Amino acid sequence: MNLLPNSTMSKSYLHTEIYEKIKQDIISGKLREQTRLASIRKHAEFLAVSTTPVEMAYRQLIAEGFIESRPRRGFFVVKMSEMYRNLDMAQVQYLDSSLPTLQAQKPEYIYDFHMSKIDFAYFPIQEWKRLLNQVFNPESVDMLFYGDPQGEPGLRSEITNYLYQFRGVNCQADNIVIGAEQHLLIHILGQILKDHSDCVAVENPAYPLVYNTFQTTGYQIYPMPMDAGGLDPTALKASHARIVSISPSHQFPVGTVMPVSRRLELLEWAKEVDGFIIEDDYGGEFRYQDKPVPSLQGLLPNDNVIYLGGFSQVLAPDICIHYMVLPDKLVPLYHQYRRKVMMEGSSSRIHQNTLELFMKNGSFERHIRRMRNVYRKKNRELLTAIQQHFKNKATVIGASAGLHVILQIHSHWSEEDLTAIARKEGIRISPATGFYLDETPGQKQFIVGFGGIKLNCINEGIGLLHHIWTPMLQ
Amino acid sequence: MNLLPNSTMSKSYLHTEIYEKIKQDIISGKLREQTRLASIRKHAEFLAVSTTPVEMAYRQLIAEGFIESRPRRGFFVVKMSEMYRNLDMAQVQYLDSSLPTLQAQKPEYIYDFHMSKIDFAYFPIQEWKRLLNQVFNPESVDMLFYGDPQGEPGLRSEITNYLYQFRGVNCQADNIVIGAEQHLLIHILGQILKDHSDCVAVENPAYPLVYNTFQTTGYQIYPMPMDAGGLDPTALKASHARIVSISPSHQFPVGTVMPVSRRLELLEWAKEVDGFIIEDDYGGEFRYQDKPVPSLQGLLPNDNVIYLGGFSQVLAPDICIHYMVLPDKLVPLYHQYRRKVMMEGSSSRIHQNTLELFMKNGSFERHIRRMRNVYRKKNRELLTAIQQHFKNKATVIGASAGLHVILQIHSHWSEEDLTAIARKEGIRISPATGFYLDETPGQKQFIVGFGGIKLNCINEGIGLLHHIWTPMLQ
DNA sequence: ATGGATTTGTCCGTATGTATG
DNA sequence: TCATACATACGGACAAATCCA
Repeated sequence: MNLLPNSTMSKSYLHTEIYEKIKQDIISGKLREQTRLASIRKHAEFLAVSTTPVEMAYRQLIAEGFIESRPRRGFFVVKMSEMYRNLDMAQVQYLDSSLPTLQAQKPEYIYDFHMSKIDFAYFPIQEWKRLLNQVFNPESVDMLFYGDPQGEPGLRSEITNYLYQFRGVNCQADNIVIGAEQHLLIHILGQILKDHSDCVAVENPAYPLVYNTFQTTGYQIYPMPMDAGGLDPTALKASHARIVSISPSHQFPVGTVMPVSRRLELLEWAKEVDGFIIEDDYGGEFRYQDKPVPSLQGLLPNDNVIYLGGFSQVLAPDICIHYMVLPDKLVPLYHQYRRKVMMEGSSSRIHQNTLELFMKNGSFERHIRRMRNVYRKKNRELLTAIQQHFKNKATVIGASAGLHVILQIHSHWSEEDLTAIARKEGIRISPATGFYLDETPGQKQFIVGFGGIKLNCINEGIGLLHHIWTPMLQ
Repeated sequence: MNLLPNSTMSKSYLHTEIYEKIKQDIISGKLREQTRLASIRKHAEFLAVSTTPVEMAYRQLIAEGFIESRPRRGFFVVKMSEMYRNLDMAQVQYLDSSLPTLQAQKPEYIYDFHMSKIDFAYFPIQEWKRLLNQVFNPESVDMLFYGDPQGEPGLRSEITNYLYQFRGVNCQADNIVIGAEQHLLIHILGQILKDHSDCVAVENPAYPLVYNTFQTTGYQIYPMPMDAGGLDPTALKASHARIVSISPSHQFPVGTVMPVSRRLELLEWAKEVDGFIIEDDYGGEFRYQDKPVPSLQGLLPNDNVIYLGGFSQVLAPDICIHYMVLPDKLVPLYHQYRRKVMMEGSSSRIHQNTLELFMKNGSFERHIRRMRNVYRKKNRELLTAIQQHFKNKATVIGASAGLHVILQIHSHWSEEDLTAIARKEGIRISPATGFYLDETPGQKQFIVGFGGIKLNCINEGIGLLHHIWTPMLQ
């Protein structure tokens, strides 16, 4: 990189270049943790530019959690352990769907701990619009026509890179299928796996999308018991199922992170029975404590994993872009089915191409890092608040990743009643037992999301919740 | 050269003059390399003109490699050594930007009679972008979140009005379900009709989307014979099916328009057997000869018709908005299924809301009327051309509506061969017999679309087609 | 130890290229 | 063509933190 003033740099911005350089130095280890960066003035003088771009670069690095500012003392590279501290975003998109429209029903919660809410305050809307305008102009009207039903090749290629770098997934662009809705993708999956098996083993509890879609497609569903490591392989082997659906990076709703040993065991199983593991990795980007666990898909050279991902949590639901990564042997089956039912693309090419640019120019990566920090703070605030108010009258489960935790209490009151009482005071939380396929746990469990609520409302909300629940706690 | 504002320069453009002046100064050495030019505003003020011509002049100089832009810092004269290299670069860049996006350019076909192509020359892209910007701004970030899974209420309401006014469909906004893909909607339909019947009667030939989707969902498919009025009700009654799928306004691919008497007969049948008619009305907007026939759905007060429509043909495929109109008694079943599989909205709210405004302010109606005229001209041109060239050696079927006709000829050659021969000469048409479910008709049939091809290419293309086919015609 | 000088993060006003309408 | 909005870049002001005689 050349930052001398008389160098030719007609394309990129100064602050972006400075940011990139420092980021690389941190990642590569050239800048060790706790190292103090050159001061803004010094750095600016060295580069012979003004202080502003340097300052902007530093701020971006702070937002993404690479460095921290100690006022009047300097900027310091943060500890690696902190850098990866992020809850992985839970894949929960559970909308309160018992109501006809989410829109119309606005009971206006004051403290909204809804689990699928995310924080749009930091969405780079200007950048997005800029790219959108770049993509969509009078010269590109042809983009209004049908595109590749599998998804725009350029975007699939970007997703490939991203998955490799961030989730350790190994695939080619041809393995990726893009769709506007998770249900649609699972439905396709159900169709192309029909000849392989007629039953699916699932985690219990679990998010109903996958198992209900398979069930309505004609599959039998086998609920599997779970332990601290996630789904129990022994039970799986005994079931004689050949397809299993899991969410190893942050199990819904419990938040279990499946250890690597168990992942390997499952991969071994899949190979033995020639089965398939459906790895639902929605939100695997967000972890708060340690480094993200590599995905099953990329753990071993393997042809038995179907990886599911999407941009709802990590960017915005409205762009309607989800994807699945099919092993090579399933790709022809997909095309066969796609042709048979005359499938068109379901995700708008305008959004797809905008997202491609967004990923290509680094904005996406920056956004993820920034959001990871934002959510980490909220996560910490929530845990502190629960500890402070509930003390030993509550247990928290699954707090190391995702955008929600499980709050577990003892009470004779039903989860529904407790939820209703909270709602009356303007607090939104959700009961968790609805996600169990059969028997429910002894304690009362609630899903407390922290993605959408403002940081400074968290403590207040939890305090109020504890206050109104006090008579009902044991 | 005089650049004073009062000077008379009737011929040349301002920006050209400014450009020439600076270019001369650079070439003559008056402006040394690395010199910073006056900023756009300063220069404009000095010349007492607006900033735009100065900006254009600077851009031209950049394109030709005389100067470079350092963002937010100024424009600088490039080094002479680089100037010649840049000249080449500029050339390349110019070529690049003159290409109308990478995607579309497939110069394979000179005369593209593809059936699903539509004419984007008249798409009101500026108006659309205006509305898009109105809809999508920093204040509306919340629109990036999940919306109503059934579709935005505002848009559903607009569609209701439109359907009533243009297609004679009677419904409420609550009856409309919006989805990103036809296959998805039919799939949902298949799921919620499961308890009603396990077989579907379909037209033969037909577009495979509906029947193959039903078939993979587990339904049996009954192909029904057709006559000049469309699907034969006698055969339908004999089949004991209770669900039938038809496209009465412009049957695919034959183009039959079902007369009102037959429609009434079918409605009668549906009532008797408590069955359902799936009315696929794609392309019903475009009729060229007489008034549009009212849809079955609105013909009689009836609770047995499911209406299918979308905006792919009439506006643009890429907005990914299709819809179905469910009778009241099916609406609860839809919600039940939607909740069970945790369905989210699949069409982008940004597009939905933009479309809503587009319909609300009358642009949509104007666009339809305009396109109807455009396609009518092309339709007439195509018929004239076929008559002129093929004379009595070809028959045309289904020419009164839609965006394609069936060209029917006698030949010993296969449809595939004839299609291939046409392709070699740069003509794209499609064989029609692939759409028959069993036996094929005696004559060779081809689908000739006229939506995408330029008006003045039609006669030429048909002439060429006739010319190359002459030896094979009987 | 101390007070002044220096360094530093932070904030702000202005200028500029770019995009939009 | 003009006017406007916006993010960036420049350079300076200020107070807190640090350093040094």
